[in-house]
Amino acid sequence: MEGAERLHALPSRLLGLAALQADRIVGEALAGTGARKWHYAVLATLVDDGPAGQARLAERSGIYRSDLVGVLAELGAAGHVDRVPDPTDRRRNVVSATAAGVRRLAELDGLVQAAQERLLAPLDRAQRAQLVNLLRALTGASTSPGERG
Amino acid sequence: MEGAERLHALPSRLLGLAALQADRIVGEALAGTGARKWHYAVLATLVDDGPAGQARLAERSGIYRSDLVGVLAELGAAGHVDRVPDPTDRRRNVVSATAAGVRRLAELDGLVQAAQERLLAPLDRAQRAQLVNLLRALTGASTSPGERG
DNA sequence: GACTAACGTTTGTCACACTAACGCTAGACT
DNA sequence: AGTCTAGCGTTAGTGTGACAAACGTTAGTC
Repeated sequence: MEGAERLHALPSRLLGLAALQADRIVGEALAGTGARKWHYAVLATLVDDGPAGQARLAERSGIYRSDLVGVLAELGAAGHVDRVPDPTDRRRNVVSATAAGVRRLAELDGLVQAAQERLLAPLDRAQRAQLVNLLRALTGASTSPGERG
Repeated sequence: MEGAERLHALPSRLLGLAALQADRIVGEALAGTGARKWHYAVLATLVDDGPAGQARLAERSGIYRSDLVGVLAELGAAGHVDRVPDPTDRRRNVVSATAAGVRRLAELDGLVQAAQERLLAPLDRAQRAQLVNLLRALTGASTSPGERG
């Protein structure tokens, strides 16, 4: 076989390929909506975990605070989130999903779930569960909530 | 649990996290050498598969032809590869690893292998084999040599 | 009042992914 | 021999994400 046998033996390389493929598939699924993966991730975090200050939201969703600013600007402009100063601590803005944001999330979630199906099409059900378990063990994602993505 | 349960359930997200972690670990392992992952990948491809034109090398290693130009410039400047025009087809340069390049690859390979150990530390031997098999099935990496990474 | 730290924002750099276009070269076809 | 299509390598970009440092404002502690 060519194409550098040793590269195909590297778990880091295989993970990179798989993640790139995943990004492509999810990116294509979202492309028609104007949303990108961090829009989805931030909105999902707000809807699942409730309103939070930006630092907390960044921590929970895994985005850098500096990158969150732009994502919130776009979600806010679209009416999907609200930001209001915390009356008890004026350093902080409290971010929450709007009703329109919750509906938007439902839409994006459908697309993202369909993308997971396409991504995982080569695997059967048992293999899919195995993959998820191994990735969780590898990243500690089930034991360290708020891990960055 | 917080940190968006639904994000932790997404295979694409888990793959992204795992790949990011892999990139970090490999990047750190290579950082002291001045090499980056594409330097390693291109050099490994040349040493494993032999000399090739740039288009072929790009295909085998998975890098875009336009990005290969810069990587070869750096590898060439360091004396790790040679590029000569193909006497039989003047459209093409033939790229090969130099003796210094082969030594360099051995050095980088040691670091990259050690990085795989650190990456996979949370998994036992059987789980590591399982992960590799699942990733190969997912990406078709064992059946489509030259897949991009 | 001084000090340390949190919050959000700004400003950046870097690496990677990816595409289009161009000039030169090669091969096929008429 | 001329025309056409395509390959090769390069240039010139854009976009996204990852990541860090610094700053002004605010808060709590001493």
